[in-house]
Amino acid sequence: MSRAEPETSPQDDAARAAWLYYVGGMTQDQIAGELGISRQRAQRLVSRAMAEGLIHVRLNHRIAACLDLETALKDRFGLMRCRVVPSLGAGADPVTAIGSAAAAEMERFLRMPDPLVIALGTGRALRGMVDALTPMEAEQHRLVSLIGNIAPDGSASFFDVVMRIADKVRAPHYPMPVPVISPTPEERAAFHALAPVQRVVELARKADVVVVGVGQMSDDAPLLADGFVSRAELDEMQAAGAVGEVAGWVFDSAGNYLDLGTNRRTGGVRVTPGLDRPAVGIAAGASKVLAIIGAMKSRIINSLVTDEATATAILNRP
Amino acid sequence: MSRAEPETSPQDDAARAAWLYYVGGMTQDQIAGELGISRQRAQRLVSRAMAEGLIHVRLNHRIAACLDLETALKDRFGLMRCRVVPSLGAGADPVTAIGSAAAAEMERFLRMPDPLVIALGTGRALRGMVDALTPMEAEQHRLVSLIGNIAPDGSASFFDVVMRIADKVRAPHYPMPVPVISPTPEERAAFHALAPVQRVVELARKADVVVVGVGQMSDDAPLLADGFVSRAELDEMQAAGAVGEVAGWVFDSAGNYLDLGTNRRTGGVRVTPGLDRPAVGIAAGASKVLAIIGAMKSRIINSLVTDEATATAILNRP
DNA sequence: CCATCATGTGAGCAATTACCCATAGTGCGA
DNA sequence: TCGCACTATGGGTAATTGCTCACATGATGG
Repeated sequence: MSRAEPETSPQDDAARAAWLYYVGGMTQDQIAGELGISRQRAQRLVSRAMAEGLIHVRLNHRIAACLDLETALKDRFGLMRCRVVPSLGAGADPVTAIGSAAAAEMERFLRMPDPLVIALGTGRALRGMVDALTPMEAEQHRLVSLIGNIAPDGSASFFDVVMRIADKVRAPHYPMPVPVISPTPEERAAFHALAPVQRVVELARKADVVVVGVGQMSDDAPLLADGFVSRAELDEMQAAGAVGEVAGWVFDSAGNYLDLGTNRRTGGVRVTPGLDRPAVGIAAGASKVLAIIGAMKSRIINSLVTDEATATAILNRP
Repeated sequence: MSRAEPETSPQDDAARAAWLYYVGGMTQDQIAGELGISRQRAQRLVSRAMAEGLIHVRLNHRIAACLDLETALKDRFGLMRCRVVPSLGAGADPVTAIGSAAAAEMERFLRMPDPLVIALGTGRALRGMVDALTPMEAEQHRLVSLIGNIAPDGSASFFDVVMRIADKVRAPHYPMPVPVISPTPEERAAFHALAPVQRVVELARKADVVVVGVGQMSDDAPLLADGFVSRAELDEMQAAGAVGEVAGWVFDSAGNYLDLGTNRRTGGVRVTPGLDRPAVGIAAGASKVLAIIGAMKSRIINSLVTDEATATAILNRP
């Protein structure tokens, strides 16, 4: 290149191209001309900006059908808040659909000027939320994990939801330094006897806001897929009526926590049913319907973000 | 149609199609299949959603070059805040580029929980801001116009910026019930002697936040184009050193208000230089450079939203 | 009752975009 | 220094999209 422009990072270029494309409404050809690059390069920059999440798209319209479902769900389960987004059709992953709505809900809390303690679960739904979250300054809040960050295989896949959010919003965060599920109740107790653990547990207990996914306990249970429960344990809990879990704590169709199986060894903090503070469930998908109903019945969660198909299925249950 | 679905409004359909397209990443063909409509109709729905502003696109990346310009402007003029967005290239209207950034700045204030009085000017830049504004509930704030809403030809084009914002955010608003520019100083005084006018004026004076456009006084002056000053008056003020105006009040290159021409007959409230509260100027374009510099010098505005080209031009002035 | 206008619809086509592939650079280790 | 692997680039091409036109449908008004 003959141009001796000040060096720009490739992400800068991507952002600039995306700006011209989305805000300026220019064609990729025009962008190429403007930036003095080839048409193909312009295309790559735009698509890269999209892939890296530099571009956020938000829909400013409440579709009537979804509003109706929200009202119906609020009435039926006495929810504090409810958000229903359109489904993305049969083939698509229902979790991606609710990501941006969940992010908007989360941002509501993050924008509050008074310091909050926000307790977070894990799961793919929360991951989707993080991806859609707009980076912002929210140093006044504290983010605490409800779930242990010591996985059986040493992976950190669970713990990093809190870390990723904290990273995006520059808030202090408190991982829960215990195994997700201990091999024995005694080991769990030993961890919880430690002062640092107790401090995090106490923080989680007094959280002003709780945001969690809801896992199903059918054969496609996330707990099973992620290796936190064995097939035998799942069978045992299913037989005892387990339909779902929140933050790893298993409950039955009425939303009552069970006193068996992994529930005796789960690290972290269970969400107290009937909190007077917001307890937001982020969940969608046909297999989660019973789990979501259970969690709402006993008010483990008192707010819900879901999609249209799931909302309809929930309301169609007697 | 054989389907007997519950009736949906056309905007609902547009929103749904746009959701599938932008959030779901589906092709318009797939959307057509999903919704049981023709491909063309799907295309129309998506483009309609875009045209009606149902879709908001925002860029989550601060381009380094723009950040540098912001820092430089802040340092040079002692600004409280400064936002520089990439320009959209030579041909494009610089005002559209800054709309979304201005909206983001405005939303910062609107999201504050404590009630604010927000005083607003007019102009194309503010119109662009309104278009990019996300509808929200901000009933706690009061919006007051700095500028009279009685145009010489009876048009309401000036007054409706405040109304449009108020409409979007459901905030009470206070138009300034005086002529934009009265024929004589006496008529102006007569209006300002009225109690209802005094109440609005007082509200505007004590505003916690001021958001205004900045007009140039060169031959393409908005005041001239909109018929608020005559060619002769413009010449007179240019001769006296006028370079710009804020809310209709004309100032010279040092940002000092002039005591002649229309300034003796302008209705509404002039922005006091050197406010300790935010006074945000929204302006971009080569012809506005001197006006913006003047306004910043005397601190008629202490915050700025502009584009890259304008920022560069401002800094290149000695 | 019919003309007229507005609104919406589908078809076809040109413009635009996404993707694939061959090739040229670039850094790294031998 | 020479491969070697890897990434980035531009050309080509198929898919996708935006636009215009002709027509249907229905409301409005003489």
